Amino acid sequence: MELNERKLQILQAIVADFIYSAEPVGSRTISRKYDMGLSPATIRNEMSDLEEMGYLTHPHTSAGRVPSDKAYRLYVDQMMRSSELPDERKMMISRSLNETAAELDRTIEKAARLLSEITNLVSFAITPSSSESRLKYINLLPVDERTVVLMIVSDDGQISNTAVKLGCHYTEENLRIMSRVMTHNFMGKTVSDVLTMDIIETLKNDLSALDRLTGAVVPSFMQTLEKMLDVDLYMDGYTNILSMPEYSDVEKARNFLNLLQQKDHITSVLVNRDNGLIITIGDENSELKDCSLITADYRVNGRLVGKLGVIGPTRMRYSEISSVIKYMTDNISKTFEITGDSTE
Amino acid sequence: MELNERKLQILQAIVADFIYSAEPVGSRTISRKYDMGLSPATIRNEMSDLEEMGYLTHPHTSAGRVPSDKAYRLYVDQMMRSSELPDERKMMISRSLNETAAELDRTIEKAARLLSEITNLVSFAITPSSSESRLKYINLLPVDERTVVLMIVSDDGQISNTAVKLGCHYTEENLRIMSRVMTHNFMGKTVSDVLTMDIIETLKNDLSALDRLTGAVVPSFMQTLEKMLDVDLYMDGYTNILSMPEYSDVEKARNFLNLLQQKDHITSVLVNRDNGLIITIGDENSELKDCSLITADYRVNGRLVGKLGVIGPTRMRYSEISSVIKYMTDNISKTFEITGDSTE
DNA sequence: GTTAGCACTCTTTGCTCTGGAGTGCTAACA
DNA sequence: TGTTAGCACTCCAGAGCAAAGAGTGCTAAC
Repeated sequence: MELNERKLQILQAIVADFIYSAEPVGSRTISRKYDMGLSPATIRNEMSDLEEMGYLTHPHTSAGRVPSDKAYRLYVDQMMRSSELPDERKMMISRSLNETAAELDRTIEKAARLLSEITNLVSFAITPSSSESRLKYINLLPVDERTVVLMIVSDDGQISNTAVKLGCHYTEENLRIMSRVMTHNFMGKTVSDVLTMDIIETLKNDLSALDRLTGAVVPSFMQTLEKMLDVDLYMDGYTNILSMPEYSDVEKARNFLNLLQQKDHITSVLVNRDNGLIITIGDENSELKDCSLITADYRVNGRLVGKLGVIGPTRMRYSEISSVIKYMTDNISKTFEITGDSTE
Repeated sequence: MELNERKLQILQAIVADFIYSAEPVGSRTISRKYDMGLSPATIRNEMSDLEEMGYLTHPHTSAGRVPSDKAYRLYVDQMMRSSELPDERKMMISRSLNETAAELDRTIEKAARLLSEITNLVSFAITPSSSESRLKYINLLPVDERTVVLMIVSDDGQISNTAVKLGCHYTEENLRIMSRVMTHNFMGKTVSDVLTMDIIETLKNDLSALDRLTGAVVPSFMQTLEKMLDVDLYMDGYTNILSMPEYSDVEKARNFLNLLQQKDHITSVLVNRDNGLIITIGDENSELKDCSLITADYRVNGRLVGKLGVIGPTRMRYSEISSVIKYMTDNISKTFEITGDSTE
């Protein structure tokens, strides 16, 4: 059977209607609301065909039709026209995001919040992993008798620090030497490179006199580097799902929320998605079968890539939401593209 | 009317039963389950008295009785016997908390998670404000041409850093001078003290040659100090509320969740609570009238005070939950009481 | 190829009825 | 005088049922 122009039109109308109403769409509704000069009976025939082709389903005999995942896929790929955001919304977004533009983490957090407020969906954002960041300084600073602070500054302006509790005493001179040696050895190398090196071995020659200090600091050093490999996950808008007809059943809502709580899982899903504006629908998500995800990436220093997106029922305003996400990620990329450029 | 021994016994039975069942308790239930040699009729009479005295309420004529806030208060103050945690639970808690004992933030986060898992309630924890911490070092470190890192180390081992984007260039020598001058001027002073000083004025003499750098750094310095005054709030176990009969209505659940999302509000409620193990019930909470809160404080460096607690319906296992919270806060206090003591 | 008409299906809503749980009162009992 | 058995009464929850409404699928006519 062929998917002719008229079938497409009808399918589009059904999808559009269902996205807003969340109710199965009947032939009469389409005939009335979307004036295409066809009687309900004709539309019924077409709907029947569309169902046979797998684009529509039927909750029960006397209910209207509901779009299938396949229908949404078609809608997203061929029928959806990208919607331009109204200027006031653009301005609102830019303003909100630029308020905190100095720090990536806070901007990302803000973006997630804003996104869930605008879309009424659950939003999430991940920060880029710093695996490709290059180390710039390593600094050990005294705190008290037995505690020092290990500070790592990387070339993209990220700073990580950890308190290190030593089992021994130290002198400030020793800290200075060790800072210098470590900086000298690791400067310019990426985080992942350093982690594959035999760090103790590398430092051995220069620091033979400082065995105990080295032994105490290196594990913390490695831990901190490992932490830099991790990505942070922000999520927002959990409560929105309680307003969706799809989750009016508390049991379902709880299951979904519990799934979303598994941050490690969500993170890995996000990290493994392709870059660009990506829309995955229903079954296309290995888990989360009843959901759609829209994500887009943003760039930091033209290199590191984080992601921003939403998750919600397959019944989703794909076009509008894509535009919002795209606008936000572009905005963030612009702000953080080149370090030090966006002086206030 | 007098609240005699028998009335107390009956009330205790009703409270205990309702805490577990969440169903209004009838006279027959009490007579059967809590063998006190009284017929349902007698118990009915006593219940009627208790209702008149304000300890019980009556959803409708033919329903059982439900304890009032006043009853819970009495229960907590006089009838509840403090429950000792089983050893395995104690061990589990200690082990979990000590895994990450190096850093306060992560321990607190872990504690909140653990608490919500154990109690099936919404848990929260706030970190202490650093207002009384004394500054130890102030350090400016170069990142790139126009960016430096401002790092503040305080005597309790906390480290705060901020990236500062300068409008001008700098030399490393200038950074060193400025670090030294700032450290010299502010070392040993508390965060709140420094914030009340006229910082520019204080630095003017020593840094007259570095006007532009000072102008760029001081605002960031103040911002960072202000951030140190803030307390962090962790919450966990949101989804638990969807399992409570009190919130089986999605509408109610949503309202409650929305309330909990207002982190500023929750934070201020927590900060303003007294120290020690505090239980507030229903009406005693200005907002959150249908809820009870249990909180306890923990100490860091014998001085700074953070809090850990739960929020849930007034129907709550007060005794057991208090014990868990108490045990956790004691554990945290012990770990962080004296800096540098808990060497691994 | 399109459409009007109609029988049929299924859900939703409102209504009534019934059983069960529980109270409150009264009168009898110890 | 306190306790208890008995009973009428209340209210809710659930079952069953009818009617209304929305929608389909089929057929026959246009």
